[in-house]
Amino acid sequence: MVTRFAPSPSGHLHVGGARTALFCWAFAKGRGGKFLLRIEDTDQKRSSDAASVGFLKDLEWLGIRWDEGPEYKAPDGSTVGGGPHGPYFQSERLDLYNREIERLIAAGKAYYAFDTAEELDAKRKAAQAAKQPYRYDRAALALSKDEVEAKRKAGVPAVVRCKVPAGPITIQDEILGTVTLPDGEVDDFVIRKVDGFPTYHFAVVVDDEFMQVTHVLRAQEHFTNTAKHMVLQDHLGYRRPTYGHLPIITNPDGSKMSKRDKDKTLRAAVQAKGLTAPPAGIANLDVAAWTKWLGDKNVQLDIEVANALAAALDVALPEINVDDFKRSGYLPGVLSNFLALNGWSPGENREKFDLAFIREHFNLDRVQKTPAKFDRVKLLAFNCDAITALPREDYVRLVRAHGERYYPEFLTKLTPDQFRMLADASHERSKTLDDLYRSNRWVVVTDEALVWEDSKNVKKAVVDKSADGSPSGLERLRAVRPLLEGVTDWTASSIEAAVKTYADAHCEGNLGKVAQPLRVGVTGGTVSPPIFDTLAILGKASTLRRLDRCLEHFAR
RNA sequence: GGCCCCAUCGUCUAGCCCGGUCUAGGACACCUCCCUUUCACGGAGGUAACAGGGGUUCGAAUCCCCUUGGGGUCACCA
Repeated sequence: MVTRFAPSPSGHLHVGGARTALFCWAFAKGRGGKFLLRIEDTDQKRSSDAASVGFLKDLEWLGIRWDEGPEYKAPDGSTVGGGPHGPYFQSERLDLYNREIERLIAAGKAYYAFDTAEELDAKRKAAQAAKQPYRYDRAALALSKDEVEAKRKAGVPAVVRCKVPAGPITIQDEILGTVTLPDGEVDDFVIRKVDGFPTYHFAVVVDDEFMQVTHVLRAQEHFTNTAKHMVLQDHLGYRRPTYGHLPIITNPDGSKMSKRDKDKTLRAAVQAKGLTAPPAGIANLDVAAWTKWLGDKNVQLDIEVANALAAALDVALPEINVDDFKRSGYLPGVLSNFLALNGWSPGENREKFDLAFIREHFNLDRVQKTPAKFDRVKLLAFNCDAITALPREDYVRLVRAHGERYYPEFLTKLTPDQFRMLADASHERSKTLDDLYRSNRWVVVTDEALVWEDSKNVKKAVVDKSADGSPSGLERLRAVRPLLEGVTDWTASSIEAAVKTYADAHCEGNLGKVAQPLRVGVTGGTVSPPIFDTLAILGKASTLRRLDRCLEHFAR
């Protein structure tokens, strides 16, 4: 048994693609088979060398390794891929495709067609205007053999089309069942483009044959393509793999999940802020690029540019690529778990499981036929559970690695001990590996640069007087400051003892009355780890300096 | 629009194939209360679905038909 995942290398690995890969992998590996990876780069416009490397990394990160396919050196030093049926890039297999295409032409099962793209476009539009379904009219078949020869000799650009026999086509699908497409639904489709590259349909069929693929699991959007592939298999004398078409994963609003969603979010943010020029300091985004992007919805920003712009606009981009989820601090095991749950379930109310479980239990019988809406909120809840359940040492290791990659400023600013305290204090309140860094900006801000939020909650904590006439937060701060200054052993417990003394004497033991003003005083906001941890991490000097600045700031 | 597929809480789903055990189960979200030095976590409750209409049957979420709704696809993209 051999399954394959065959993406086109247009950017990073999409979560939908990741789920397909996951299912293909699980299906084969759970049955002692092989999982093969192949890069479908037959579209010269869309492909780039760099793009394909991205998702090798993404797959590996998820824990999905391929038995055959492009070679990849994993971070652990091992090599993934290789194999006897390469090359695994379709652009390197042109000779094979051409050989097979010649066979078809010689057998009269495929033919040259000289229609130009413009001519076909016009016919398509005419058909649409007449409310008729468009089918290729086989104009090229009216040409005599000599005419074709002559045109070929003269170098007239030509495509090759597959001659589709009349009659209905019945598809056997392991998920959808047996489906019959009526006669005439499949027209003579192109199998080789003018640029000499095969189309997807042709390359897929040839490669699945030569790579000995036995089971094709792919997204449902490919379902009707199967008919074309079957025609080709019959023409070429190939065996037929077993097919299973997976339900699509969509956005919560039912729209297709697309890389363009990021651009959409960004355009909306630009509009909302009424920006007329690109924010300064974004590499590769000058006025020209900006104008072009804003003016044409089909133009997409590079990932790096998009991320930079999102940061400048202070908006969160929707995660759609595997790498986005990594960056947002999701655990790979959680992503694969959740992905599997979109379109499949093991039954018995079981919904938390690992990769090994998926490999063990995945089957086509329990695959859903309906599209699944991707619920990021539930994913977040799963990630929270997983992070909380992590042994402390594992969490610290992972959160540090995440920081080294995305928030180096934290690692430079904090001593190992301080970082450890911060991590300990953050573990149980983290839903992602990113949370520590996003919610503790006070750590990296200098004492002199700290600013206080202008919010209701901040005012309530430090400025407002309570109705019973008890002291304001600011007054309490002024009162505890000397006590803090007197703490010689600056640890969370010593600080707590000092503050508790004050609270017992002046707040009826209610620590909150003084904890919250302190929090605001040293972090600028109302949210932070437990206050004594916060102060301990910050250190005595910073704490006192920040309190002084706070007192001064709010005194006005 | 043609063709194809699908239809259980807001969402992911269990149950459907092999009708009764379903006053339809779980999870996320939501609401209420509790815990609490902030946030988050945690604890206890709660609201919430078989798209509609016809059949078949003693009996239908489960089988059949129609309607409605949703999705996919109709490229020299994959």
